[in-house]
Amino acid sequence: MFIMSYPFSEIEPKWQAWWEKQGVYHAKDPSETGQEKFYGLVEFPYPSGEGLHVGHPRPYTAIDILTRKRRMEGKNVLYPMGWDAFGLPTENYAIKTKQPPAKVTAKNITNFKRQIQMLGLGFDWSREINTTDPEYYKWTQWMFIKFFDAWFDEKMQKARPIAELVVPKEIEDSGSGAVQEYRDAKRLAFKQKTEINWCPKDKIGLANEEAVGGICDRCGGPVEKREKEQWMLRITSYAQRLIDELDQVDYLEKIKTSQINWIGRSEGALIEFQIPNSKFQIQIFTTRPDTLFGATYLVLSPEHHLIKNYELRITNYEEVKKYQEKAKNKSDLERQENKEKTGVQLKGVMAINPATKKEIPIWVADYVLSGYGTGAIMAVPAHDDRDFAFAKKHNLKIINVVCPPFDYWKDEIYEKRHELEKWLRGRGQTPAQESEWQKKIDSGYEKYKKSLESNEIFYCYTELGKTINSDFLNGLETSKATEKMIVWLEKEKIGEKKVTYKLRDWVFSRQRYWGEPIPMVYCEHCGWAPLNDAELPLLLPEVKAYEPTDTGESPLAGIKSFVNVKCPICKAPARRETDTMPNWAGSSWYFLRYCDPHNKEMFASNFAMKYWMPVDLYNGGMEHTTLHLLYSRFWYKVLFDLGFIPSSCGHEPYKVRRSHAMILGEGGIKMSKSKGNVINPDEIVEKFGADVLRTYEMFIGPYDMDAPWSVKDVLGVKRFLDKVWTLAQAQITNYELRITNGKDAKDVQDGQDEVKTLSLPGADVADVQPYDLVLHQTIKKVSEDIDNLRFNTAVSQLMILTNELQGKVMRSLDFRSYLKLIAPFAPHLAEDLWHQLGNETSIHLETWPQYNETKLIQQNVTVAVQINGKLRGEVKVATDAEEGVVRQTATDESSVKKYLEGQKVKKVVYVKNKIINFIV
RNA sequence: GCCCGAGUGGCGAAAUGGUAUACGCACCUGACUUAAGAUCAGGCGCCGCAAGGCAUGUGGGUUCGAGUCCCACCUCGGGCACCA
Repeated sequence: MFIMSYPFSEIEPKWQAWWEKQGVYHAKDPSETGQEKFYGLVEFPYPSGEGLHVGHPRPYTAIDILTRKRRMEGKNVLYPMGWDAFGLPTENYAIKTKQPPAKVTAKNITNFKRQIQMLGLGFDWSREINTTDPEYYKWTQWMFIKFFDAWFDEKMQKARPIAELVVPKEIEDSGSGAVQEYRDAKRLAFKQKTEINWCPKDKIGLANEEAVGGICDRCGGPVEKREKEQWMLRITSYAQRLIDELDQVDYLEKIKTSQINWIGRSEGALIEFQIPNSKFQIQIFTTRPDTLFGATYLVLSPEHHLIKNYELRITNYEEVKKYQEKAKNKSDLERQENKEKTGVQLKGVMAINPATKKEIPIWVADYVLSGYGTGAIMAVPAHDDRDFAFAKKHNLKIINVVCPPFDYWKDEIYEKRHELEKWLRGRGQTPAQESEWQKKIDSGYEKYKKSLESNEIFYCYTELGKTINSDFLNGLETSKATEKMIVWLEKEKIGEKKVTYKLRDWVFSRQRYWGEPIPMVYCEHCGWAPLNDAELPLLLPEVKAYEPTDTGESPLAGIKSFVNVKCPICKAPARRETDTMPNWAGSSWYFLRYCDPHNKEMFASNFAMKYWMPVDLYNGGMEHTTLHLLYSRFWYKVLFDLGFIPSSCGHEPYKVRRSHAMILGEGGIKMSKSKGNVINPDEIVEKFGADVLRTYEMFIGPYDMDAPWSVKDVLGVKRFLDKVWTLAQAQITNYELRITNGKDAKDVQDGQDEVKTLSLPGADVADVQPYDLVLHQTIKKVSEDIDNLRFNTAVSQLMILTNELQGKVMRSLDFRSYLKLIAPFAPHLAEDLWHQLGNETSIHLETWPQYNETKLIQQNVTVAVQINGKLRGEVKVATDAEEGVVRQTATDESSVKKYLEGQKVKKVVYVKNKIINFIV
């Protein structure tokens, strides 16, 4: 058969325009429909000057396919798109080309929109949003104020309005200044002088999440530390809920894991070390309180506040101070590259180990981080690699001991002896004989008991033959020992249970122009005051120069008319905040705005949110797992707690989260401008059409795995769609023949089985072969595969069906089903063929085909015949044939016979319709 | 170091514990064509003339039967990393 090339360049623009005119993809207003909803969401792009990358269409098409199917299944689908348009690249480009960022953004959006629209995606453009639109960022600012006006109630584990914060009497008595201070210290948005990650190249403060590894997320350059007053959002208050409430959602397991790891909860204890002749004590945090007996020194971070208190007692204070200076100037990057354990002892001050009651030295070292725990640790060199390295280097005492004051270890060690043996063997050490284990443990235990009496430190594991350090002990289940130790600590009033998190508060101000202005004013009398609602949006003023300043101030600081305002509370002259928000702000709630994008009264109505939220499926990149995804969950929870989101929407914004993978360059290397291997979607669409690009990107490989681009494979997909088109033309011709032959058109459309199958022009009726099995298999497989985001195998199944249909004539109902199956993948092609059939409404609003279970049953099946598990032949038997029948047929099969001759069959394993295995 | 992934033809990749290599690409042979391309028919894991044997990173194990489950290990990719 001659395969024709289908006219994609004609039909694609045609149907795109028609869809838009018909509003085919517009979500229906909840008040106008009783349909169930489906809210599918892809991360809205940052409209860069580079234009669309071939990576973009992969998730867009994938979720497009899924939402198209949902629509055809009768759901009211919301699949929106918008622009996350504040951001640094645009600002930098604007600086370079001396154009206003707003203008650059508008231009970029136009280009992005054109590119996205040419892909034939079923986005509801009537709900398009743009984070830089004042009508949008008005609400971002409004929400910030709500954060400012809220605090986190630890007991209720939720945010509440600041007005409901009960101020303790003694504070109230100390005057309004104290009350204000008390409140400010509790707000969810608060100003704090912090050491921030400062990128000297971009001249901007970065959130921890943006400065991972001491490298600027934007420019890849090194990050410095700077002191700066910054707006912060108290995301740490939500640490526990951000972990716990993951139970309520279906995210890819790796997404959950990395969020949990990022939040970094660890359970342990706070332990107090007394300092002789001092009113202070040093508090440390440890996850291994059971190793307290082995703590032979303390280490403080260089920033630790207590150091100053001992200025007079520390005999080498100058040296300590110098060390502190040096540590401060070290960037995170330097710290990481050089993990040498430097440090200085605080001479003249000692601490008491509360378990052993022995005096131990105190050191300062930068391997202890000020931001985690209490910024001080007890060092147990026998148990911790870092402490061990430090002790070795500085000649500190290493006590090889694990010795909680409980009988616990005896049984524990015996239980773990096999693991211990393996561990020892792995290190080339000979473990004890089985018979010796009990003896050794017993004698160790005796020694341990004696040591308690004599108050000597007990070398517990040494008894087991060899030295064992942290490697093994960390592998032991220590939670029980830890638990018991904490009970003991609390009883002895030495310490208490404590949970800490790695998660830091969110640094929320940027010293940049192209972001949402922070709607706050500083007044001498009132402190930080938010704007009144009526003053929102606070517009970003036009500026002459967008360049950031070296002083670390935003360009806005130079505009007097912007800065000098009246206090919103007391009307006294005041100064406006000149920092702007990070571009994570607008994306933290955009999914809410899509529900009701034109609302002037509220960011979205309760009615709309009740219907649409939560998002049923949210797809986005893995790189946003600990940034956008975490931020927006937090943001949503705050709005929820404060009652701005209906409680029926639930605690989590996204029911399901899935991730796509990257498209790599030809040969498997990452696409990049410098390597010159970037594929431009414009070119592909021009050459092959959007349907080919879409289908190819779905066929390229498993959706969640990186896949290399291949020009040759694109051609293969093009051939496939040409084949579909050619096949369809023949079917349509045949369909018309049927009608002109006097068949009732309605009969034909209903696809009644009695409608006689006609031959293709020129073909013999006898050529017509049944295709029901493959068709229904395909309906089943494609349906399931789309639901499970297994698009590659769905496409391959469509290819199998198309191959099967070559030269065959379909009943018209079946042909319609065939087109519907293809419609989500190649929407233009399917729509055109659909209309060629005489339909006047869109195929994308038709109902999704159902498979018929009975059509999946075959009359005969092939059963594999094995002798001793080796394949020796196959036989055709009736479906569900009895074992005896199959056995006889198999035994008679010539290829099998020779293996069974003269053999006694000991056993037969028969799996219906699959396999029969003779054991001889 | 820790946490994820992934190792199957020449390549992208398929396989509820049941005939490994579906589908696509590349390649080979033939047809049509002056020719090329497109298209069509057929072939295509490796060794072997064949019978047959060997193949899913390596080594063990469970099972009538393992790419799939268990144990140990190797390689590659990604993420995190002095978090006490």
